[in-house]
Formats: sequence, structure tokens, C-alpha cells
Amino acid sequence: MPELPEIETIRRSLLFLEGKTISRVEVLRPKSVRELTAREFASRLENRKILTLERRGKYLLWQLAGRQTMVVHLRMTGQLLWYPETLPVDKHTAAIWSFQELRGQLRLVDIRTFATINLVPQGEYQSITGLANLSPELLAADYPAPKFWQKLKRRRSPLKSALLDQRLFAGVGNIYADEALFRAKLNPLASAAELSWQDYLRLLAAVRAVLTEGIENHGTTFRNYVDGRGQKGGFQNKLAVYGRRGEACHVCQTPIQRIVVAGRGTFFCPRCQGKATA
DNA sequence: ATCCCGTCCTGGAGGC
DNA sequence: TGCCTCCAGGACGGGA
Repeated sequence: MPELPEIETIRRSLLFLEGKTISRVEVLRPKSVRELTAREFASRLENRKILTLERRGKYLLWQLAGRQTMVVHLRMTGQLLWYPETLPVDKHTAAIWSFQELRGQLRLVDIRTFATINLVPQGEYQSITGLANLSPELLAADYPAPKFWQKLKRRRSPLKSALLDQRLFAGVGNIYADEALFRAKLNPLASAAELSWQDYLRLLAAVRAVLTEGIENHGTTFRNYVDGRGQKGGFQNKLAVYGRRGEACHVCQTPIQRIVVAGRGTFFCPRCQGKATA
């Protein structure tokens, strides 16, 4: 499940495509391309130069010549991978991009087929609801913390649910949400509405810390995540709670618990993070 | 405005 | 060994 650190790692691993010109696009799974037909998508991309590869939350934004943006979201199992063109095409491949200057191909491979691709005029993201409503970048120095504390306080849902809301915490997903709550010593079921300014600052610092460390460790490979060159991440070895049900908390040795919050598996230390009361 | 739930989808795990 | 069921979950849309 790629989250912000994994998407950022993929972005960095594919920066060599900046300045290259797309020569050919093959869409093997038309449903992955939103708004446009496969044919129209391909024809609009062919002979178009990639200027920059950017990231917003969990979205990859390919800024193209002619003020066009190709927006890719990998959802659960999507992989953007650079392959030798001679390698047989995996049956889960949704799209293939070839380039004028390079041997090899960029392929979107996606077992569960949730990944999406949009091609829109630069800056016109209204049709991509999630991107249009995304919070500012959490790692940006000017993230408006007081404004988002106010937003958080209007919610009656548990903290864990709020952390997964991309309108509040762009790029946070299930793994980093649990890790951040552990570091901030906050219970996943605690009410977002009752979070003090001090608690919120501690949570924000913890979110930023886990995202930054996730990037430094090239992401978390829990299932099938790899970067654009096929490299696995390293942060799975540093997880404090996620996936550690029944194992000892690194701080107090209490067994880590797993509960379900907002339909998501949620791991926490019942001692370090307080009692799990609804 | 917020919240909860169903939906999309396939592979892997666990049960018998 | 093999079949069946269940689960994983990011984000969106609909209904409360």
C-alpha cells in the first residue's frame, strides 16, 4: 500500500525520465485510464515531452509539454516500474510508456486494478476529486497547522479515521497513521474533537517524523511495494506497531494489539497509547 | 458539514 | 492436496 514515503521514493527513482519524450503508449487495461478513451489518451501523450515529475500526497504528477499533466494514483497494489523492453509483459500490466531517447519501458503493473491515470490540463484538477481536495503537503514548512487543528476539532470520529482523511493529512495511509499515533502516544480511538493544541502539535510532529524516516529508508515493503527500479524499502524493519500484533512493544514490552477502526486494521500499544475506550 | 457503509478487485492465508 | 471463504485496504459516492 504505497503511502507518501513510497510514492516519493518512486518519484525519485524515476527522475531520469524528466526531459525525455514519450514515443509510444499502449493501454492494456482501458478502465485504468479515466475520462479519456485509451486511444485518445495514447494519441495525446505520444511525442510529448516530460518536463518534471512531481508528487502531491499519494499522487504522482507528470508535468508535460503543452501544459498537460498526467496524474497517476497507485491505490493499493499499483507499481510504476522501469523494465527492459524485452521482458515479457506481466498479465496485470495496465499501461506501457516508451521513450524516444531510451531503451526500456515504463509499465504500470497493478494486481488489484484500482490504480488510476488521468490526463488533464495543468492545474485543472476538478475532475480528480481527491487531488482537488487534498490538504497542503505535511512536510512543507508553511503547512497551516492552526487551520487544520480547527478542522480536526470539528470531527467526532476517532483520531485514526481523521489521519486517513486526505483532506486533512495528505499522503498518510494506514501504516504511517498507526506509527505516528504510537510516537505521539495517542490512542487511535481517541476523539479528534478533544485533541488539545499541544496534543495536535505532538501528533503533527510525529506524522512528519515517520514520513521523513519512511522516505529516508526508501519506504515500507509490507506486501508488494518496490520503487521504479524494483528496489524494496527498508522501513518495514523499523515499524513500532504496524503488523506487530502480539509482539512486545519496544518501549514497555506490552503485547501490541490489533483492533479495527474505520474498517482498517489498527495496531497500537495499549499501555503507551492509553486505554482503548470508544 | 460529517459519518458510515458498500464498492471496486485479486492473491494469499487459513480452515477443514 | 484441494476447495472454499475471508481478508487486505485507498478513495469515492450515496444515504443517513
